[in-house]
Amino acid sequence: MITLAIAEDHQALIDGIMSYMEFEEDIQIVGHANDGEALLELVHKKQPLVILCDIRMPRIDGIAVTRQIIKEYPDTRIVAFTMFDQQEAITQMIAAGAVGYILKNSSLEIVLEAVRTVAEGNPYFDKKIQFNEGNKNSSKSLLSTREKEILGLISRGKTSHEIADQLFIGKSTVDTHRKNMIRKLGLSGAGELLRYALEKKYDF
Amino acid sequence: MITLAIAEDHQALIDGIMSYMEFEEDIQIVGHANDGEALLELVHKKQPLVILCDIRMPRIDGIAVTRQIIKEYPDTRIVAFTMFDQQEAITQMIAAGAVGYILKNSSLEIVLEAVRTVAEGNPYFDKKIQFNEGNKNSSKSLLSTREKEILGLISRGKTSHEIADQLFIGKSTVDTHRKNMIRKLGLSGAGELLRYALEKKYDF
DNA sequence: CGGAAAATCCCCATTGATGGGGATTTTTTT
DNA sequence: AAAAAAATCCCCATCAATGGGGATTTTCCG
Repeated sequence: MITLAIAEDHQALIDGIMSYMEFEEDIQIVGHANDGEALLELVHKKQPLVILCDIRMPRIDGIAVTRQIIKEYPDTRIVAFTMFDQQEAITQMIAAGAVGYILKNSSLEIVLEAVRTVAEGNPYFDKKIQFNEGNKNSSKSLLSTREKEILGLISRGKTSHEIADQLFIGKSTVDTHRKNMIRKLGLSGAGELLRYALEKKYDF
Repeated sequence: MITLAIAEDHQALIDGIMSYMEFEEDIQIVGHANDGEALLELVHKKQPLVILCDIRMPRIDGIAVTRQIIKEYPDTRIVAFTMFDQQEAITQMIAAGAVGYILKNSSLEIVLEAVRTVAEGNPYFDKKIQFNEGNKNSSKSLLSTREKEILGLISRGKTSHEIADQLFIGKSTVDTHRKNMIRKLGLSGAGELLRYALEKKYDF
């Protein structure tokens, strides 16, 4: 029997996973938490074997909470679970002791597969992120310096016009950078780009 | 001499505060941190009297880190420092042990005043937030249930059109709610509203 | 030096969101 | 029951951003 805990700040997603796993005989969901602090408490009480853990959470984030959990219960299998393919975040989660990594847009079938794989003692990494560590250009960031600078300003809620003024460049240039980033990152729309900017604030 | 630490994930803001306080004879900045974990380390090393602490930070957020610091060093004066007037967050920071609260759009003069006030042992609360706890409608949220629901969907990156479809209402209704929220919260633009939604994910 | 990558700028049609109005219906509170 | 608040919808002009082109100039690396 695999004991599983889910830590994720979107309750809707927790509900979905729970109802999906309800009929899996080998998996028992021992609890869920909406933030890192609650997860710590839960782990103290139930000591689950596997934890599905969002990286970005209130109170204590996935990386910090993974470090703490692994320190206390080294045999816990923590699977990082996040929206974006964040190379930095992956590295840090692995360093903290995670043994699996999946993206939130994966099917629940993948999630289930990941849970079973790590429960057996094997690592599990989402196929979609292999290209980022498997091939040659592993260490270089997708975004250029200028793009990161602009993304930083976007994450502070600034519009293209304001960014242009601040950097003494044209609005059209900012728009071009925006478009290039959206294309490079495979996102769609200003909302996702802003989310990405805020969520990815792991690397600087 | 007031020993001060700054915890804030925007380095630019730290730099600004540091250069502003450089010439204040009674204040010594003993360090700064970009996330909650780094702040904990810093506090262990330097034991500052006053801490300016952002609520939303990577690793460990302001509320959780305040709890931990106050547990270890009960005499530390922690001033919460955030972008928005979040009633829930204020309450939780106070509960965690903070003795001051200021908004990031305050002048650095206010910041200085707050640091000196809490250093003397008095609480300091930004005047701009007084109305929220001083008058009659103290406990009720600014936003209605429907507005919060829509804000939740906005924070998941959805557009007005998508939200309208999902809630079986007209796009114009969603737009109206959006506008009302922006007006009520004193924000400007979709970017700030999305930031607010993500940052404010403290109350649910 | 020479080519690749980065950064700069422009046009255009379309979609999304803002801000200013206004209006009706339902629900809640007094 | 009357007043207040919440939720619904509409019009319109304007601004912001997307996605599709294209183009030039710097800057960096081999």
